[in-house]
Amino acid sequence: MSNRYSLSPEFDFSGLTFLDEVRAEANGKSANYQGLDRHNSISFPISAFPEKVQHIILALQESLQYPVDFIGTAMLYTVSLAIGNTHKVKVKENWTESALLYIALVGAPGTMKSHPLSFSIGPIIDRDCSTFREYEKKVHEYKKAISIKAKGRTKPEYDEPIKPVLHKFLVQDFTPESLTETHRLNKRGIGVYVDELASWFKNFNRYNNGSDQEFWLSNWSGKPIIIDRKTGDPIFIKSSYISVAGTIQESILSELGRGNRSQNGFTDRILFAMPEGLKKSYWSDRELHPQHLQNWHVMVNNLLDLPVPIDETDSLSPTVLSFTDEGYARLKEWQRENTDKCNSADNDMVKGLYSKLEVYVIRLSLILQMMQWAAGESDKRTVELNTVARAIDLIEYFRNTGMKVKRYLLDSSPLDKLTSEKKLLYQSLPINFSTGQGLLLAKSQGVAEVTFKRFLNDNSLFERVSYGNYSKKI
DNA sequence: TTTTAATCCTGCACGGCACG
DNA sequence: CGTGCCGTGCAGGATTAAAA
Repeated sequence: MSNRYSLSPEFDFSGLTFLDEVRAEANGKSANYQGLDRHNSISFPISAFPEKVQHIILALQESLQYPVDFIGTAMLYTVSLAIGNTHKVKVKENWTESALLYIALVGAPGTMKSHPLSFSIGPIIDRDCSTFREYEKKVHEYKKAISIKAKGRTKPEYDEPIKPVLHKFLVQDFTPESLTETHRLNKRGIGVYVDELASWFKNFNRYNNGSDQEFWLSNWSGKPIIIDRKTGDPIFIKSSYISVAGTIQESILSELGRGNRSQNGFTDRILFAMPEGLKKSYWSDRELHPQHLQNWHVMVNNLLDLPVPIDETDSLSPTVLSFTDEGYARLKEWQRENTDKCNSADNDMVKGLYSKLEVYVIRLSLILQMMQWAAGESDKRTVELNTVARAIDLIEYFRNTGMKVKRYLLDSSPLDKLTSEKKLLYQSLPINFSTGQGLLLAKSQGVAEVTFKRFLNDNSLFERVSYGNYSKKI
Protein backbone atom coordinates (compact mmCIF):
# COMPACT_ATOMS: atom_id res chain seq x y z
CA MET A 1 0.00 0.00 0.00
CA SER A 2 1.33 3.41 -0.86
CA ASN A 3 0.68 6.67 0.84
CA ARG A 4 -2.03 8.77 -0.60
CA TYR A 5 -0.13 11.90 0.14
CA SER A 6 3.59 12.05 0.09
CA LEU A 7 5.82 14.29 2.11
CA SER A 8 7.80 16.78 0.19
CA PRO A 9 11.13 15.10 -0.37
CA GLU A 10 12.60 18.30 -1.76
CA PHE A 11 12.33 20.00 1.55
CA ASP A 12 15.70 21.50 2.23
CA PHE A 13 16.95 21.00 5.74
CA SER A 14 20.41 22.25 4.90
CA GLY A 15 19.69 25.82 5.87
CA LEU A 16 18.61 24.70 9.27
CA THR A 17 21.88 23.74 10.86
CA PHE A 18 20.59 24.72 14.28
CA LEU A 19 18.59 21.53 14.26
CA ASP A 20 21.73 19.47 14.50
CA GLU A 21 22.93 21.49 17.44
CA VAL A 22 19.67 21.15 19.27
CA ARG A 23 19.48 17.49 18.54
CA ALA A 24 23.03 16.85 19.66
CA GLU A 25 22.23 18.54 22.91
CA ALA A 26 19.00 16.61 23.35
CA ASN A 27 20.54 13.26 22.51
CA GLY A 28 23.53 13.83 24.73
CA LYS A 29 21.26 14.13 27.70
CA SER A 30 19.38 10.94 26.99
CA ALA A 31 22.51 8.90 26.34
CA ASN A 32 22.06 6.17 28.91
CA TYR A 33 19.31 5.64 31.37
CA GLN A 34 19.93 2.13 32.55
CA GLY A 35 22.57 2.79 35.16
CA LEU A 36 20.88 5.79 36.64
CA ASP A 37 19.39 5.61 40.07
CA ARG A 38 15.73 6.29 40.49
CA HIS A 39 16.13 9.90 41.51
CA ASN A 40 17.76 10.96 38.30
CA SER A 41 15.58 11.73 35.39
CA ILE A 42 15.61 10.75 31.78
CA SER A 43 15.21 13.36 29.12
CA PHE A 44 12.62 12.83 26.46
CA PRO A 45 13.89 10.40 23.76
CA ILE A 46 13.28 12.38 20.61
CA SER A 47 15.22 9.79 18.67
CA ALA A 48 12.28 7.42 19.10
CA PHE A 49 10.36 9.34 16.47
CA PRO A 50 10.67 9.13 12.69
CA GLU A 51 13.25 11.45 11.14
CA LYS A 52 10.75 13.93 9.77
CA VAL A 53 8.89 14.08 13.06
CA GLN A 54 12.12 14.76 14.91
CA HIS A 55 12.65 17.74 12.67
CA ILE A 56 9.20 19.04 13.48
CA ILE A 57 9.65 18.56 17.22
CA LEU A 58 12.98 20.33 17.28
CA ALA A 59 11.78 23.13 15.06
CA LEU A 60 8.82 23.71 17.37
CA GLN A 61 11.12 23.82 20.35
CA GLU A 62 13.37 26.26 18.59
CA SER A 63 10.78 28.63 17.22
CA LEU A 64 7.90 28.45 19.67
CA GLN A 65 9.63 27.05 22.77
CA TYR A 66 7.38 24.02 22.97
CA PRO A 67 9.06 21.62 25.40
CA VAL A 68 9.98 18.47 23.49
CA ASP A 69 8.32 16.33 26.17
CA PHE A 70 4.99 18.01 25.56
CA ILE A 71 5.01 18.11 21.80
CA GLY A 72 6.31 14.56 21.54
CA THR A 73 3.73 13.14 23.90
CA ALA A 74 0.98 15.17 22.26
CA MET A 75 2.02 13.71 18.92
CA LEU A 76 1.77 10.19 20.31
CA TYR A 77 -1.74 11.04 21.41
CA THR A 78 -2.63 12.46 18.01
CA VAL A 79 -1.38 9.38 16.21
CA SER A 80 -3.17 7.15 18.71
CA LEU A 81 -6.42 8.95 17.97
CA ALA A 82 -5.84 8.89 14.22
CA ILE A 83 -5.22 5.14 14.25
CA GLY A 84 -8.32 4.37 16.28
CA ASN A 85 -9.84 1.00 15.60
CA THR A 86 -8.22 0.61 12.20
CA HIS A 87 -5.11 -1.25 13.33
CA LYS A 88 -4.14 -3.47 16.21
CA VAL A 89 -1.06 -5.43 17.04
CA LYS A 90 -0.97 -9.10 17.88
CA VAL A 91 1.14 -10.14 20.83
CA LYS A 92 0.05 -13.74 21.13
CA GLU A 93 -2.88 -15.76 19.94
CA ASN A 94 -6.01 -14.17 21.39
CA TRP A 95 -4.07 -11.23 22.69
CA THR A 96 -4.11 -8.09 20.61
CA GLU A 97 -3.49 -4.54 21.75
CA SER A 98 -4.86 -1.33 20.32
CA ALA A 99 -3.16 2.06 20.08
CA LEU A 100 -5.25 3.56 22.86
CA LEU A 101 -3.51 6.05 25.16
CA TYR A 102 -4.19 8.14 28.23
CA ILE A 103 -1.67 10.98 28.45
CA ALA A 104 -1.14 13.95 30.74
CA LEU A 105 1.07 17.01 30.35
CA VAL A 106 2.43 18.22 33.69
CA GLY A 107 3.76 21.73 34.22
CA ALA A 108 3.29 25.05 35.96
CA PRO A 109 0.75 27.49 34.53
CA GLY A 110 2.01 29.36 31.51
CA THR A 111 4.60 26.79 30.54
CA MET A 112 3.14 25.88 27.18
CA LYS A 113 1.04 22.91 28.12
CA SER A 114 -1.91 23.41 25.84
CA HIS A 115 -0.23 24.89 22.78
CA PRO A 116 1.74 21.77 21.87
CA LEU A 117 -1.44 19.78 22.16
CA SER A 118 -3.37 22.19 19.96
CA PHE A 119 -0.62 22.13 17.39
CA SER A 120 -0.42 18.38 17.18
CA ILE A 121 -4.16 17.76 16.98
CA GLY A 122 -4.52 20.59 14.50
CA PRO A 123 -4.93 18.33 11.46
CA ILE A 124 -7.66 16.38 13.25
CA ILE A 125 -9.49 19.57 14.15
CA ASP A 126 -9.33 20.64 10.52
CA ARG A 127 -10.81 17.30 9.55
CA ASP A 128 -13.62 17.64 12.10
CA CYS A 129 -14.28 21.12 10.83
CA SER A 130 -14.74 20.07 7.22
CA THR A 131 -16.88 17.04 8.08
CA PHE A 132 -19.06 19.32 10.16
CA ARG A 133 -19.65 21.56 7.15
CA GLU A 134 -20.64 18.54 5.08
CA TYR A 135 -22.90 17.42 7.89
CA GLU A 136 -24.72 20.73 7.90
CA LYS A 137 -25.21 20.47 4.17
CA LYS A 138 -26.61 16.97 4.53
CA VAL A 139 -28.95 18.03 7.30
CA HIS A 140 -30.24 20.71 5.00
CA GLU A 141 -30.90 18.16 2.24
CA TYR A 142 -32.45 15.78 4.72
CA LYS A 143 -34.91 18.37 5.88
CA LYS A 144 -35.76 19.18 2.29
CA ALA A 145 -36.28 15.50 1.52
CA ILE A 146 -38.60 15.13 4.48
CA SER A 147 -40.76 18.03 3.41
CA ILE A 148 -40.96 16.78 -0.17
CA LYS A 149 -41.97 13.41 1.10
CA ALA A 150 -44.72 14.89 3.23
CA LYS A 151 -46.17 16.69 0.24
CA GLY A 152 -45.75 13.98 -2.35
CA ARG A 153 -47.56 11.15 -0.59
CA THR A 154 -48.74 9.85 -3.95
CA LYS A 155 -45.54 7.88 -4.48
CA PRO A 156 -45.79 4.97 -2.08
CA GLU A 157 -42.29 3.59 -2.66
CA TYR A 158 -40.48 6.80 -1.97
CA ASP A 159 -37.01 6.23 -0.58
CA GLU A 160 -36.89 6.86 3.11
CA PRO A 161 -34.46 9.74 3.65
CA ILE A 162 -31.56 8.78 5.89
CA LYS A 163 -30.89 10.98 8.84
CA PRO A 164 -27.33 12.25 8.52
CA VAL A 165 -24.75 11.38 11.15
CA LEU A 166 -22.04 13.71 12.36
CA HIS A 167 -18.63 12.10 12.12
CA LYS A 168 -15.96 13.49 14.35
CA PHE A 169 -12.83 12.57 16.21
CA LEU A 170 -12.43 15.09 19.01
CA VAL A 171 -14.71 15.77 21.92
CA GLN A 172 -13.86 18.73 24.11
CA ASP A 173 -16.75 19.16 26.47
CA PHE A 174 -18.64 16.08 27.44
CA THR A 175 -20.86 14.23 29.85
CA PRO A 176 -20.80 10.43 30.09
CA GLU A 177 -24.07 10.29 28.16
CA SER A 178 -23.00 12.56 25.33
CA LEU A 179 -19.69 10.76 25.10
CA THR A 180 -21.14 7.30 24.63
CA GLU A 181 -23.61 8.69 22.13
CA THR A 182 -20.81 10.27 20.11
CA HIS A 183 -18.84 7.08 20.29
CA ARG A 184 -21.82 5.06 19.11
CA LEU A 185 -21.87 7.15 15.95
CA ASN A 186 -18.08 7.12 15.57
CA LYS A 187 -16.97 3.57 16.11
CA ARG A 188 -13.63 4.21 14.47
CA GLY A 189 -12.57 5.81 17.73
CA ILE A 190 -12.69 9.22 19.38
CA GLY A 191 -10.49 11.31 21.63
CA VAL A 192 -11.26 13.57 24.56
CA TYR A 193 -9.37 16.44 26.09
CA VAL A 194 -9.57 17.05 29.85
CA ASP A 195 -8.34 20.43 30.93
CA GLU A 196 -7.64 19.71 34.57
CA LEU A 197 -7.10 16.09 35.44
CA ALA A 198 -7.39 16.56 39.20
CA SER A 199 -10.89 17.95 39.01
CA TRP A 200 -11.85 15.28 36.51
CA PHE A 201 -10.77 12.65 39.00
CA LYS A 202 -12.46 14.35 41.90
CA ASN A 203 -15.84 14.16 40.26
CA PHE A 204 -15.47 10.55 39.22
CA ASN A 205 -17.41 8.92 42.00
CA ARG A 206 -19.36 11.89 43.11
CA TYR A 207 -22.72 11.44 41.59
CA ASN A 208 -22.94 7.94 40.29
CA ASN A 209 -21.53 5.28 42.51
CA GLY A 210 -18.29 4.71 40.71
CA SER A 211 -19.66 4.00 37.27
CA ASP A 212 -17.51 6.72 35.72
CA GLN A 213 -14.45 5.07 37.12
CA GLU A 214 -15.62 1.73 35.82
CA PHE A 215 -16.24 3.22 32.41
CA TRP A 216 -12.75 4.66 32.03
CA LEU A 217 -11.05 1.58 33.36
CA SER A 218 -12.80 -0.72 30.94
CA ASN A 219 -12.34 1.70 28.06
CA TRP A 220 -8.62 1.64 28.70
CA SER A 221 -8.66 -2.10 28.30
CA GLY A 222 -10.76 -1.81 25.16
CA LYS A 223 -13.63 -3.72 26.67
CA PRO A 224 -17.12 -3.32 25.23
CA ILE A 225 -19.32 -0.52 26.48
CA ILE A 226 -22.76 -1.78 27.41
CA ILE A 227 -25.26 0.64 28.84
CA ASP A 228 -28.93 0.10 29.54
CA ARG A 229 -30.69 3.32 30.15
CA LYS A 230 -34.12 4.19 31.43
CA THR A 231 -34.49 6.87 28.80
CA GLY A 232 -33.14 6.49 25.31
CA ASP A 233 -31.84 3.47 23.46
CA PRO A 234 -29.46 1.03 25.08
CA ILE A 235 -25.90 1.29 23.86
CA PHE A 236 -23.57 -1.47 22.84
CA ILE A 237 -20.12 -0.67 21.54
CA LYS A 238 -18.10 -3.78 20.93
CA SER A 239 -14.63 -2.33 20.76
CA SER A 240 -14.54 0.93 22.58
CA TYR A 241 -11.78 3.34 21.71
CA ILE A 242 -11.51 6.66 23.49
CA SER A 243 -8.04 8.12 23.87
CA VAL A 244 -7.62 10.73 26.59
CA ALA A 245 -5.33 13.73 26.82
CA GLY A 246 -5.18 16.01 29.83
CA THR A 247 -3.11 18.63 31.56
CA ILE A 248 -2.35 19.15 35.22
CA GLN A 249 -0.36 21.64 37.24
CA GLU A 250 2.64 20.26 38.99
CA SER A 251 1.67 21.92 42.26
CA ILE A 252 -1.59 20.05 42.52
CA LEU A 253 -0.28 16.66 41.49
CA SER A 254 -0.63 15.58 45.09
CA GLU A 255 -4.39 15.95 44.77
CA LEU A 256 -4.42 12.89 42.58
CA GLY A 257 -3.56 10.88 45.67
CA ARG A 258 -6.25 12.28 47.94
CA GLY A 259 -8.82 9.73 48.97
CA ASN A 260 -6.47 7.30 47.34
CA ARG A 261 -8.69 4.27 47.48
CA SER A 262 -10.38 4.92 44.17
CA GLN A 263 -7.76 6.64 42.06
CA ASN A 264 -4.56 4.75 42.40
CA GLY A 265 -5.20 2.22 39.69
CA PHE A 266 -5.98 5.15 37.51
CA THR A 267 -2.79 7.14 37.66
CA ASP A 268 -0.94 4.04 36.47
CA ARG A 269 -2.89 4.11 33.26
CA ILE A 270 -1.73 7.60 32.38
CA LEU A 271 1.53 8.44 30.67
CA PHE A 272 2.93 11.65 32.14
CA ALA A 273 5.07 14.15 30.25
CA MET A 274 7.14 16.18 32.70
CA PRO A 275 9.90 18.35 31.25
CA GLU A 276 12.84 18.83 33.58
CA GLY A 277 13.64 22.32 34.83
CA LEU A 278 10.76 23.84 32.96
CA LYS A 279 10.47 27.59 32.99
CA LYS A 280 9.04 30.32 30.93
CA SER A 281 11.41 31.55 28.25
CA TYR A 282 11.86 34.55 25.98
CA TRP A 283 10.42 34.66 22.54
CA SER A 284 12.67 33.29 19.88
CA ASP A 285 13.64 35.02 16.66
CA ARG A 286 13.26 31.86 14.69
CA GLU A 287 10.10 31.23 12.73
CA LEU A 288 8.52 27.86 12.18
CA HIS A 289 9.14 26.78 8.61
CA PRO A 290 5.72 26.21 7.03
CA GLN A 291 6.97 22.97 5.59
CA HIS A 292 6.99 21.43 9.07
CA LEU A 293 3.35 22.24 9.57
CA GLN A 294 2.60 20.88 6.12
CA ASN A 295 4.48 17.66 6.80
CA TRP A 296 2.67 17.04 10.04
CA HIS A 297 -0.69 17.59 8.38
CA VAL A 298 0.21 15.14 5.63
CA MET A 299 1.26 12.50 8.10
CA VAL A 300 -1.84 12.75 10.25
CA ASN A 301 -4.08 12.82 7.20
CA ASN A 302 -2.45 9.65 5.92
CA LEU A 303 -3.60 7.99 9.12
CA LEU A 304 -7.02 9.60 9.21
CA ASP A 305 -7.74 8.33 5.70
CA LEU A 306 -7.27 4.73 6.77
CA PRO A 307 -10.58 2.95 6.45
CA VAL A 308 -12.02 0.69 9.11
CA PRO A 309 -12.75 -2.68 7.55
CA ILE A 310 -16.14 -4.06 8.49
CA ASP A 311 -16.73 -7.79 8.44
CA GLU A 312 -19.89 -9.73 7.47
CA THR A 313 -21.40 -9.45 10.95
CA ASP A 314 -21.23 -5.68 10.61
CA SER A 315 -18.63 -5.27 13.31
CA LEU A 316 -15.21 -3.75 12.99
CA SER A 317 -12.36 -5.95 11.92
CA PRO A 318 -9.15 -4.02 12.33
CA THR A 319 -6.01 -4.84 10.43
CA VAL A 320 -3.75 -6.77 12.76
CA LEU A 321 -0.01 -6.29 12.66
CA SER A 322 2.36 -8.76 14.21
CA PHE A 323 5.89 -8.42 15.48
CA THR A 324 8.86 -9.57 13.47
CA ASP A 325 10.81 -12.38 15.14
CA GLU A 326 13.61 -10.02 16.17
CA GLY A 327 11.13 -7.43 17.39
CA TYR A 328 9.25 -9.98 19.44
CA ALA A 329 12.50 -11.29 20.92
CA ARG A 330 13.46 -7.79 22.04
CA LEU A 331 10.02 -7.29 23.51
CA LYS A 332 10.31 -10.55 25.44
CA GLU A 333 13.72 -9.58 26.72
CA TRP A 334 12.39 -6.26 27.98
CA GLN A 335 9.41 -7.98 29.53
CA ARG A 336 11.72 -10.26 31.52
CA GLU A 337 13.69 -7.29 32.82
CA ASN A 338 10.51 -5.47 33.69
CA THR A 339 9.08 -8.49 35.47
CA ASP A 340 12.20 -8.80 37.57
CA LYS A 341 12.05 -5.12 38.45
CA CYS A 342 8.40 -5.53 39.28
CA ASN A 343 8.95 -8.53 41.54
CA SER A 344 11.79 -6.90 43.41
CA ALA A 345 9.85 -3.66 43.92
CA ASP A 346 9.22 -2.99 47.57
CA ASN A 347 5.88 -1.36 47.14
CA ASP A 348 2.60 -2.26 45.53
CA MET A 349 2.05 1.11 43.90
CA VAL A 350 5.23 0.62 41.90
CA LYS A 351 4.11 -2.83 40.84
CA GLY A 352 0.88 -1.41 39.51
CA LEU A 353 2.74 1.09 37.36
CA TYR A 354 5.18 -1.47 35.99
CA SER A 355 2.47 -3.84 34.91
CA LYS A 356 0.73 -1.06 32.98
CA LEU A 357 4.00 -0.20 31.27
CA GLU A 358 4.06 -3.72 29.94
CA VAL A 359 0.87 -3.00 28.04
CA TYR A 360 2.01 0.43 26.96
CA VAL A 361 5.25 -0.78 25.42
CA ILE A 362 3.16 -2.84 23.03
CA ARG A 363 0.80 0.01 22.27
CA LEU A 364 3.64 2.45 21.69
CA SER A 365 5.25 -0.04 19.34
CA LEU A 366 2.10 -0.01 17.26
CA ILE A 367 1.84 3.77 17.35
CA LEU A 368 5.47 4.27 16.35
CA GLN A 369 5.22 1.77 13.53
CA MET A 370 2.15 3.53 12.17
CA MET A 371 3.84 6.89 12.61
CA GLN A 372 6.80 5.71 10.60
CA TRP A 373 4.49 4.48 7.92
CA ALA A 374 2.67 7.80 7.86
CA ALA A 375 5.99 9.57 7.50
CA GLY A 376 6.85 7.32 4.58
CA GLU A 377 9.80 5.82 6.41
CA SER A 378 8.62 2.21 6.59
CA ASP A 379 5.68 -0.06 5.83
CA LYS A 380 3.00 -1.20 8.20
CA ARG A 381 2.96 -4.92 7.69
CA THR A 382 4.93 -5.80 10.80
CA VAL A 383 6.33 -4.17 13.89
CA GLU A 384 10.08 -4.22 13.47
CA LEU A 385 12.92 -4.57 15.94
CA ASN A 386 13.87 -0.97 15.42
CA THR A 387 10.38 0.14 16.39
CA VAL A 388 10.34 -1.98 19.53
CA ALA A 389 13.65 -0.48 20.60
CA ARG A 390 12.24 3.01 20.13
CA ALA A 391 9.11 2.13 22.07
CA ILE A 392 11.28 0.88 24.91
CA ASP A 393 13.15 4.19 24.98
CA LEU A 394 9.87 5.98 25.35
CA ILE A 395 8.61 3.59 27.99
CA GLU A 396 11.70 4.14 30.10
CA TYR A 397 11.01 7.84 29.96
CA PHE A 398 7.43 7.28 31.04
CA ARG A 399 8.54 4.89 33.76
CA ASN A 400 10.69 7.69 35.11
CA THR A 401 7.93 10.29 35.06
CA GLY A 402 5.44 7.78 36.46
CA MET A 403 7.74 7.21 39.41
CA LYS A 404 8.11 10.94 39.85
CA VAL A 405 4.36 11.27 40.08
CA LYS A 406 4.25 8.44 42.58
CA ARG A 407 6.77 10.26 44.72
CA TYR A 408 4.54 13.31 44.69
CA LEU A 409 1.71 11.18 45.96
CA LEU A 410 3.71 9.26 48.54
CA ASP A 411 5.91 11.74 50.28
CA SER A 412 4.07 14.96 49.78
CA SER A 413 5.46 17.19 52.47
CA PRO A 414 3.29 18.02 55.48
CA LEU A 415 3.55 21.61 54.32
CA ASP A 416 1.37 20.82 51.32
CA LYS A 417 -1.74 20.33 53.35
CA LEU A 418 -1.43 23.71 55.03
CA THR A 419 -3.37 26.72 53.92
CA SER A 420 -1.32 29.26 52.03
CA GLU A 421 -1.38 31.69 55.01
CA LYS A 422 0.02 29.09 57.35
CA LYS A 423 2.60 28.02 54.84
CA LEU A 424 3.75 31.61 54.49
CA LEU A 425 3.84 32.04 58.23
CA TYR A 426 5.82 28.85 58.66
CA GLN A 427 8.35 29.95 56.10
CA SER A 428 8.80 33.38 57.65
CA LEU A 429 9.45 31.97 61.11
CA PRO A 430 13.10 31.62 62.12
CA ILE A 431 14.48 28.16 62.85
CA ASN A 432 14.41 28.79 66.60
CA PHE A 433 11.95 31.14 68.21
CA SER A 434 10.06 31.78 71.40
CA THR A 435 6.30 31.70 71.57
CA GLY A 436 6.23 35.47 72.05
CA GLN A 437 8.30 36.15 68.93
CA GLY A 438 6.21 33.78 66.88
CA LEU A 439 3.03 35.29 68.20
CA LEU A 440 4.11 38.75 67.13
CA LEU A 441 4.87 37.51 63.64
CA ALA A 442 1.59 35.63 63.49
CA LYS A 443 -0.41 38.69 64.49
CA SER A 444 1.35 40.82 61.90
CA GLN A 445 0.20 38.33 59.27
CA GLY A 446 -3.34 38.25 60.58
CA VAL A 447 -3.25 34.88 62.28
CA ALA A 448 -5.06 34.78 65.59
CA GLU A 449 -3.35 33.84 68.83
CA VAL A 450 -5.07 30.53 69.49
CA THR A 451 -4.69 29.44 65.94
CA PHE A 452 -0.99 30.02 66.12
CA LYS A 453 -0.69 28.20 69.42
CA ARG A 454 -2.58 25.24 68.07
CA PHE A 455 -0.37 25.37 65.03
CA LEU A 456 2.63 24.98 67.34
CA ASN A 457 1.27 21.65 68.52
CA ASP A 458 1.76 20.05 65.12
CA ASN A 459 4.53 17.58 65.85
CA SER A 460 5.40 17.07 62.21
CA LEU A 461 6.29 20.76 61.86
CA PHE A 462 7.53 22.00 65.25
CA GLU A 463 9.55 20.66 68.12
CA ARG A 464 9.29 22.07 71.61
CA VAL A 465 12.85 22.63 72.75
CA SER A 466 11.93 23.95 76.16
CA TYR A 467 9.08 25.77 77.84
CA GLY A 468 8.07 28.55 75.46
CA ASN A 469 10.78 27.79 72.90
CA TYR A 470 10.28 25.99 69.61
CA SER A 471 12.26 24.99 66.58
CA LYS A 472 11.09 24.26 63.04
CA LYS A 473 11.46 20.75 61.74
CA ILE A 474 11.33 21.52 58.02
C1' DT B 1 -27.87 17.25 40.91
C1' DT B 2 -29.60 18.93 45.26
C1' DT B 3 -30.05 18.29 50.19
C1' DT B 4 -28.40 16.82 54.45
C1' DA B 5 -25.09 15.14 57.74
C1' DA B 6 -20.43 14.76 59.40
C1' DT B 7 -16.02 16.59 59.97
C1' DC B 8 -12.56 19.92 60.22
C1' DC B 9 -10.92 24.60 61.19
C1' DT B 10 -11.07 28.96 63.56
C1' DG B 11 -11.71 32.48 66.98
C1' DC B 12 -13.05 33.45 71.66
C1' DA B 13 -13.17 32.83 76.59
C1' DC B 14 -11.54 30.90 80.54
C1' DG B 15 -8.72 28.51 83.81
C1' DG B 16 -4.55 26.00 85.17
C1' DC B 17 0.44 25.84 85.14
C1' DA B 18 5.56 27.23 84.83
C1' DC B 19 8.83 30.61 85.66
C1' DG B 20 11.27 34.38 87.83
C1' DC C 1 2.22 37.02 92.93
C1' DG C 2 2.31 38.79 88.12
C1' DT C 3 3.24 37.55 83.52
C1' DG C 4 3.40 34.80 79.80
C1' DC C 5 2.51 29.95 78.26
C1' DC C 6 -0.55 26.11 77.39
C1' DG C 7 -4.76 23.22 77.00
C1' DT C 8 -9.71 22.81 76.31
C1' DG C 9 -14.71 23.40 75.55
C1' DC C 10 -17.85 25.75 72.71
C1' DA C 11 -20.05 28.14 68.73
C1' DG C 12 -20.20 29.22 64.03
C1' DG C 13 -18.21 28.86 59.26
C1' DA C 14 -16.17 26.16 55.60
C1' DT C 15 -15.22 21.86 53.53
C1' DT C 16 -16.14 17.12 52.55
C1' DA C 17 -18.74 12.85 52.52
C1' DA C 18 -23.14 10.60 52.36
C1' DA C 19 -28.04 10.35 51.43
C1' DA C 20 -32.14 11.48 48.90
